[in-house]
Amino acid sequence: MYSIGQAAELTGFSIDTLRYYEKIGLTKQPERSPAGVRSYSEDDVKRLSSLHCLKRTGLSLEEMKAFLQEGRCFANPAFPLSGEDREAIESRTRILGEHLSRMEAQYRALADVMGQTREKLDFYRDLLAKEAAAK
Amino acid sequence: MYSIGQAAELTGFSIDTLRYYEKIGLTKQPERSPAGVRSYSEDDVKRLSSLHCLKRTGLSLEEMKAFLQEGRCFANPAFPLSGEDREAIESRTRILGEHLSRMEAQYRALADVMGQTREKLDFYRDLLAKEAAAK
DNA sequence: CTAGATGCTGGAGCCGGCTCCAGGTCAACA
DNA sequence: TGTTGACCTGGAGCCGGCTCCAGCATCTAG
Repeated sequence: MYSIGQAAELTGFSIDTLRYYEKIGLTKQPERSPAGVRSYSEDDVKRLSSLHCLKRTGLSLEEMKAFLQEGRCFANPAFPLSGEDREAIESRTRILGEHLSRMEAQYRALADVMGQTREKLDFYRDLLAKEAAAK
Repeated sequence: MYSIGQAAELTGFSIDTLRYYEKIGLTKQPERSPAGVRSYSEDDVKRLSSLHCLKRTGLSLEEMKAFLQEGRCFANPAFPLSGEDREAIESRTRILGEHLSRMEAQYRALADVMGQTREKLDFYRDLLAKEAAAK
C-alpha cells in the first residue's frame, strides 16, 4: 500500500494531479485509512502508471476515460449477447477504432517531423564539424 | 496571393488562429494591401502548412518558434565561423536535439499504446464475430 | 509533548491556446 | 446607392488541465 506521495513518485503524476483525476472521476477512489488518508494498492499504481503512459501519447482526459472504461467484463460472455452488451461492445469498438486511427495519423506525422528534424540537425552538426576541421 | 480566408482553408488553421500566431510573433507578417488586408504568398502558405504539421505532432507554440527560427542563413557560411555564429548554431543544434529526443520518446510511447489498443480492438471485434457466428 | 512532514478539503488562480465579439472599413455587385 | 460579405482591430472570454493556497487533522521522531 502506498501513500499519495509515493503513488505520485511512482506514477509520474503530481499529488495534486492524482487528487484532481479522482475528483473529476477519471480514476477510481483508492482505499482510505480510518483517518481518511488515501492508500493506493500495487494495482492502483499500475493502472495509474499506464494512464501516465497514455497521457504522454497525447490523449485527452475524456479519451482516457473512455479508454479506461472499456476494461470491464466481457472476458467470457455468453452467446448470444444481450442487446445491451452488444451495444456496449460496439461502442467500445468504435471508440477504440477512432483512437487508433488518430494515433496512427499522429504517428505518421511524428515520423515525418522527426525525419525533417534529423536532416536539419545533421546539417548543423556538419557545419560544426567543418568548423572544427577548419580550426 | 491568398486572402486570410483562403490561407486558413489551405493550411488547416482557422482565420483567428492565423491572426493570433501573427500577433504573438510566431509567424511573420504577411504583406498587406493598401487597405490593410493581409495577402499571403504561396510561400507563406507553405510555411504555414508545415507549421500545421508540426503542431499536429504536439509541439508547443514556443517550440515551434524555436523550430522556425533555425531556418535562417548558414546555407554557405564562411569558415572559421564568428563566435556569434558558432553559438547560434550550437544553440539550434541543442534545441533540435532535445526536440528530437522528445519526439522519439513520444514515438515509442505511441507505438506502445497503439499496440495495446489494437489488442483490445481485436478482442472486441472477435467477440462481435463470435456473436455473429452464434446468431 | 512538541515540531515537522505529510495528508485532507474546497476553492481560487493560472497558463496555453485559441475563439468570439463589437464596431468599423472596404469592394463589388444589382 | 445600398446591401452583402470578407476583412480589420482590440480586447474579453473560454476550456482543458492542472497548480496553489488556507486552514485544519494526523502521524512520527526526538
